[in-house]
Amino acid sequence: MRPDDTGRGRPPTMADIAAHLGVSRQLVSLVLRDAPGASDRTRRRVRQVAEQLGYSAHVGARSLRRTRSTDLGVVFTPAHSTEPEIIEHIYPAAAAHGYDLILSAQTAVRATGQAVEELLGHRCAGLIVIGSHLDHAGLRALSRRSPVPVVDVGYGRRNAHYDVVRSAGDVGIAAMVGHLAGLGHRAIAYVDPVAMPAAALRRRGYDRAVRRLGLAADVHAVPGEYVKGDYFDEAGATAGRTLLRRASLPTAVVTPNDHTAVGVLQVLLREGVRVPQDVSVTGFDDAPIARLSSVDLTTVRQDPELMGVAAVRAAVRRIGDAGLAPGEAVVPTALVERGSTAPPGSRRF
Amino acid sequence: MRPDDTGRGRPPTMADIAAHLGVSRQLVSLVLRDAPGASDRTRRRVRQVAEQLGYSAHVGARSLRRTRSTDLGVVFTPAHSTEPEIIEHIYPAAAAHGYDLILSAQTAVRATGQAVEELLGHRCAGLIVIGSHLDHAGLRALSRRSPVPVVDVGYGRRNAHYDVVRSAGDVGIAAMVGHLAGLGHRAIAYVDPVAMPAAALRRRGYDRAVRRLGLAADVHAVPGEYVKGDYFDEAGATAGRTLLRRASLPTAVVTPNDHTAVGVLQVLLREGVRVPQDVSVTGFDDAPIARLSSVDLTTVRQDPELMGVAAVRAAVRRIGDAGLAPGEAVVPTALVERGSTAPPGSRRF
DNA sequence: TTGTAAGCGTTATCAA
DNA sequence: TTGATAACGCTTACAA
Repeated sequence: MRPDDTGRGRPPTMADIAAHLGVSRQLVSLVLRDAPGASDRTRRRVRQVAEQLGYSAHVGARSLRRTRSTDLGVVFTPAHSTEPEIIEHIYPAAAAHGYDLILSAQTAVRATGQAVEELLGHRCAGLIVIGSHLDHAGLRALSRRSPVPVVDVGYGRRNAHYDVVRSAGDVGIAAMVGHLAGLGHRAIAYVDPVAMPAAALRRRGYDRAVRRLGLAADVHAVPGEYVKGDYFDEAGATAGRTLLRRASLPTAVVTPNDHTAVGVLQVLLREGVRVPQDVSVTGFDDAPIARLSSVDLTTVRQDPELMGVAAVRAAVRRIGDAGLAPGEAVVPTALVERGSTAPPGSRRF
Repeated sequence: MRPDDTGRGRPPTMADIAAHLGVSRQLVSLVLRDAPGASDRTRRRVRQVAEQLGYSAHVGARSLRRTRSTDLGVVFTPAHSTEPEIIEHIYPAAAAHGYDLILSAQTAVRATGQAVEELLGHRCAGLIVIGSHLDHAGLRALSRRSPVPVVDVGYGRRNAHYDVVRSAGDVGIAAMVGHLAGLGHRAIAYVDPVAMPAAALRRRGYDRAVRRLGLAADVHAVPGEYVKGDYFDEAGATAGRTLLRRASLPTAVVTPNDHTAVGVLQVLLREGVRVPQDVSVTGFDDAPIARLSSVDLTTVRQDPELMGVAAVRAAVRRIGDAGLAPGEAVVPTALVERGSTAPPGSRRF
């Protein structure tokens, strides 16, 4: 026996459990994967010894031998605020279909392709790519290269190569404009950080709502570079300053992004404009910052749970039948009313 | 041939590559893991065919056969703002030591233990647990159960069971108080969300600095529940309202958390107090929110890169020699001066 | 420089 | 209900 016997020695295997009980390895395997063909007494004894020895299945060996993989690969960007929330909710969704998750991060120095490559090494049954840095051509190439179905969670459109899951950004923004109109607002400005991937869709929602309600469109398009989200609140701040230079303020400002809304909010607050008493401000995403009681932003919630569920469902569907054409899942959004909106000219004490 | 031959059929193996070239599997293996013992010509040909066939190594098979694992398991909480940043930087740190990463998330419905269990199934060589929900007893139990070294990244103290990586919160806060004193501040209040895991350490830094500088301590201890970070900005808002009720405001407010600082900030701004002209406010973490140009918070940066590097270093060290005692790495912090601090009574432009 | 043989821990197939 | 045998794709040790 070694002196440094601090739990070193190789981990217990099914063979060890079998030896302890004087049964065959195969029987142990049956029991541990809940397959039929073992007596209740045997099951109990096997489980007990497994527990006692601290048995942990070797996933490598399992994936080597198994016919069909039970792993879903997930690519995500840790730095983004909404993606980690999808990750949280994707675990139970996958478990409900009998799948485990293998996570792989894409970062500034680690491309989507690299993350995918690693996941394919694990021989997952399907790939869920959240907030990819790739455009459609890139995703198409990735899907071609991948031997398993690919699901893109983000801003893509229905196509023949990979599944798409996105939220109904246009409908969400339109609902927000409707909400403000319902409060009595008529002068509703819109801040458009045009560099944002989802911007076009959301802008369309504003345009549509404004037309339907017979309001005058008042769009502040702010160009910029889409680099790691550092820019959106800057866009809001810029638009806010532009608004402040005008003779009169709108009574409401709609933005397609919580950070943009916070940019507007802070600029207004610093100039003594009260929110929501003087101006209502709205965001999109329901990012953590929107929930800060001090920010308390009325926003549109992209339900991360529904996104996760839809992504898993799409993957599982095509894993089950590779012949199916990729689909498109549009996840409904929900209006979250908080303290940054009120009827125009209202003074909440 | 099947009609649905859309890249289905099993992925290519080393045997396929070998067959294509008329060499042995083992030679292919040599080449693909950069081991000595193959001619340059062979290497080129093997690599070319591998590329052409779209070969991807089966990590399960590899981990099954290999003597020593080259994987590091990482547990993290997606919902936290700082942890994903560590994840970003831990990839290159691990790669520098020749390790791959396997990520596993802990969430509200997925305990630390479950995440760890999954990682052990992958037979990683070491475990890095970031922001664990467990207390010391829990981590000790986890370390005992784990056959591989465990590194806790968070707020733990040096102990005999697992490595600890934490940032120098006390020094960071003391430096911040020193910075404010250097600007001329004498009335420096401190907001203490006592439910925060790292609170005690940071509070100690404030106490020490105040004593050394001969200032009067002005601590606002805000109790609360530590549930998923939803509370810290509330603590700031509460403390801010308390301050506003007093006859006179301090000229600076130090907090041990960016969200707490934002809570203070928003309450002050809404009451017409200018930051930093009337009151300076500081945070801790350099969370994304602190960098928003509209928040522009002077804060203490917990370097996520250094944390990641220290964690990997600790793991690799004990993987190399299991007999070594676990250590403690205290990562230095850096003061990040932004727009929320200025000399007292200053009016910027 | 290349090939041979064995085996990692599991699951699948078949026979008892 | 249980057991024997083979095989998954790879690495290791050793022989040619």
